[in-house]
Amino acid sequence: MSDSKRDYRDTVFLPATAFPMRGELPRREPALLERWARMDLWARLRAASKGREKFVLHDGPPYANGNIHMGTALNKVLKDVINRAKQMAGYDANYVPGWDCHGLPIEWKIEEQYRAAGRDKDAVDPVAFRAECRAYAEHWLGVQREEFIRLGVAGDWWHPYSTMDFRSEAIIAGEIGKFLLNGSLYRGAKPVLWSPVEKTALADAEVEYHDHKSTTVWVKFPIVSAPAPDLVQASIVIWTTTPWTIPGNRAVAYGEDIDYALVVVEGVAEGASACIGEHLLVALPLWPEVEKTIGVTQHVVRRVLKGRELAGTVCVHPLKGKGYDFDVPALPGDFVTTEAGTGFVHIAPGHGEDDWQLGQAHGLPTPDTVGGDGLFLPHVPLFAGVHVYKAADPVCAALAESGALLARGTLVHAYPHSWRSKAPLIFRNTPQWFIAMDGPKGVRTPALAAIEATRFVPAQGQNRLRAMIASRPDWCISRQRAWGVPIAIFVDRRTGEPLRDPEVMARTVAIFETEGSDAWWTRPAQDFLGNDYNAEDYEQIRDIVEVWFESGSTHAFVLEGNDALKWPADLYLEGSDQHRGWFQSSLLEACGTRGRAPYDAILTHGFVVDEQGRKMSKSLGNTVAPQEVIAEYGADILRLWVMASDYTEDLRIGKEILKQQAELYRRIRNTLRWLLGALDAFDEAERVPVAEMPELERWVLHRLAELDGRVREATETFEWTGVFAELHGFCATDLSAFYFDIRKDALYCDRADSPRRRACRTVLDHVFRCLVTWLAPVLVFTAEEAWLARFPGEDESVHLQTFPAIPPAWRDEALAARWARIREIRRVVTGALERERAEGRIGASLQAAPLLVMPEADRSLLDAEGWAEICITSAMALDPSAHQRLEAQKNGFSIDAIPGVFVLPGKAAGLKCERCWKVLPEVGSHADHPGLCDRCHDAVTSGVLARRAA
RNA sequence: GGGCUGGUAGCUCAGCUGGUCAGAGCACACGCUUGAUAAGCGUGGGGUCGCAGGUUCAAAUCCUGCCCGGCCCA
Repeated sequence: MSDSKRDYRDTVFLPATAFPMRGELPRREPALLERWARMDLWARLRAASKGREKFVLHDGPPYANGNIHMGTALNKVLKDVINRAKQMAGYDANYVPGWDCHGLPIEWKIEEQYRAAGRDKDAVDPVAFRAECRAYAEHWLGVQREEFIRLGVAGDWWHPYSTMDFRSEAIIAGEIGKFLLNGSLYRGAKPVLWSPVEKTALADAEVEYHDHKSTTVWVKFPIVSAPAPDLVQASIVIWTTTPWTIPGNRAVAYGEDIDYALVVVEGVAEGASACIGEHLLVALPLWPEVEKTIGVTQHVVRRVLKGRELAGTVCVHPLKGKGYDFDVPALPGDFVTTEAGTGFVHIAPGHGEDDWQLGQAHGLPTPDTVGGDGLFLPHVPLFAGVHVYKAADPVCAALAESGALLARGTLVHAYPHSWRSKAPLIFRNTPQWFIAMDGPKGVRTPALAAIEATRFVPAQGQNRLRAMIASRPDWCISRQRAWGVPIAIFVDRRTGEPLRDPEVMARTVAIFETEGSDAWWTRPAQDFLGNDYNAEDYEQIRDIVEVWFESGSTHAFVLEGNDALKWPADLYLEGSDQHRGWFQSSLLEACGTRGRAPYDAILTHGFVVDEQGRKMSKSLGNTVAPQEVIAEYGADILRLWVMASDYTEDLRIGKEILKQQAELYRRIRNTLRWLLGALDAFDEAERVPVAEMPELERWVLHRLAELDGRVREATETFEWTGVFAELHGFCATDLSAFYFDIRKDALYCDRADSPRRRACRTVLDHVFRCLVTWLAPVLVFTAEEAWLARFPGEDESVHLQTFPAIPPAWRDEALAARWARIREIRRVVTGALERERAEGRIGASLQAAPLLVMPEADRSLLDAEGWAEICITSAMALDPSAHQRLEAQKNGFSIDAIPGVFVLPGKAAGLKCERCWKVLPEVGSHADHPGLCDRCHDAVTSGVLARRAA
């Protein structure tokens, strides 16, 4: 008999699918991209969602310069997932991507090309220069577009916005006009961070901090009048790291609560500049350090006084008698500390933010001492024509000659540098255009109110933005460059007042709209001024607007008045650095012109760091490029990485992490593959009503209902952290290791018309539809591949689906609790089987038929057949005799954490059914099929066998 | 230096209104299966919850300081 065994393999319903186990994503993804382009999926999506409630995520424009990096990829993937989820949740989620095209970095690139070619940039016509910048931006816009598309990001890629579109330029100029007309734009002079190399003011975002070696000086300011007589013969000692600002000095600052020592010098080291008998004023806690530095060997502290006792004190400039013959008042400054230096800060109102504000508060002049090229201006005594970077020696020499220099040294410290030229920056007093934060038209108050009305995800972002807006100075929007939108206004030469005429503004905007802002350079001024003004009476402003103002205006030229979108946006979504950048500039721009934020909610994500949590940098060599990840693993893996991370914090990436994502992906892919195989040739007629399903099936439906709630909640709140982990856990733990494993027997071996098998297939159909649509926003390629494997067709796409509507009745908490307990008990059984296996008594679990002893309360959970089914054993014995119970409690297998459950091993009685491999007593009882059990005999002889049984 | 923020198994994350809270998945090891097979199932090892103090009967969970990292600012 054994040699004539029949092979029943072809009578079993084995999974059948063309969906391959291996993704080969780098090869397959491009084919799907082609398919979507061919069927114009984007247009179909827009058509399909016409009339639905709109969801608008307004794209923060990346800078059109260079290939995308991981941070850009992360940002776009997150946006895409959120948009797609909203779309599939039933919204009309139109996404119009954009680019930031003006600005210094591009201008700098073109200048580099000029330098390389030996051409002088200043000799080139600005319009020709701008044309080259435009072409450069155009190129990178195209490159990045392809890279974003390759990432699987869905959007209106062929109708994007850019800040250099003529219409954008026109509206940006018009937005500046709004500030001009409402009176909040003013021309002022204040110190701004200035690059003597690029000869321009820089925005905060254009500044990098690097170590810089500075000359430090300790300088005496002799007191000439003071409230206390003993101070008059003393000198205030200041310390500064920027000796070149001494010519700009107009005050010294003290801290009101700081203790200052009035010191009499009684002994000095050789070569020290301090003189025996002289009186110095230094912060008490800093004196020991200062004493050493300036070479004082013996001293007496005459007395200690609080800073506020210095009120009214007046010094002279240390270079008095050499052209610096003015009083230098001592003023209180809350920025003065005793952390370093002398406890006194020298104040040059033209060379620092604190300095300038203190000067404003006390009516000090703000001298212009340094030109745009970094040279002292001709009127500056002693130093005219000297470059500030080379001023340390002459300044020190002059101070020493005056006897004011107590010591000099060097200090390496973080110092602002230009992000392009890497050259150190200076604070320089320059005329600039500002938007007022305070005053009648100030933007601070409405901006703070708008922050309160905005939802922040995560919530901490609100504090951060609020603190920044509350403390920021007026917004300097002017730049002395060429590649940008001009601040298209005129200033009356006689009065110095800017011309505020809505008609001139409107004319300018109209011209820009048709010709671009090049017109500001190509057309005569009279064309903008019209007939009411004479161009000769007006100065045409040649500054351009800083790029943050441009991107801060995107809401005006992208959202406003656009029927396909809406104003304000539902969401702005950027990295957390944009609290200082786009979130802020957009807020200020919109609050100044429209009185509210251009967004209802802000989502911030963290930064991409390496596997050790360090920032990525080329010098560290720890960068991971999205292009590399796509080439090696595919875009879906990259997208998976984003969604498996907690993106509200920094995201780590590296070799090992990517490998892990690939593993997670594999599990999901195989789950889909098995589903497809199990659903092969699924027929609607197979469906079974929920009420007729076994509890196991209803438990799966309950899980679907739970997950559906999770996905929909994340769709609304944008809080996706953990959702993917749950979906993966569902695939791995609930489906693969539990439900699938148990139901393989029924699926493979039951008659096609068995209620159990039909119920299973009904549920698998739901699982497939849910899982594939839930995964579709993240695994855009794989979900599509799986969908098409089941529903092929030219017009088919998972991305045209919505999340399945889950009947509320699927939720059954009581049943879920019961099944949680069942799985707990099952763990005891699998543990017992493992011990049997280890000792060689069984291999497959179907060889076992253990005895299960449970607490009374658990006996109604399942019957013996049910327990055997879910434990995948051939049989299970319940209802033990008293003797057996005792034996189980004594020698049976148990788990401490699951008290009262004992499993006594036992081998299944009978022979192994050749078809279903269960070991059953009846095997051998059917003469026509002696190798089969009753169930398989029925299946084989019923005529409703697997389609494969020919 | 300041503001915001984080540091739980090799990795990704739960737990953090203080008391079965030391967990999950992945990786790893071992075993099983060979009808999801370059797959699947089971079992197991692994963490002084950044460090040090403090509050409390009790702290990963609250407070303070320190160390390390990130963003922004100086």
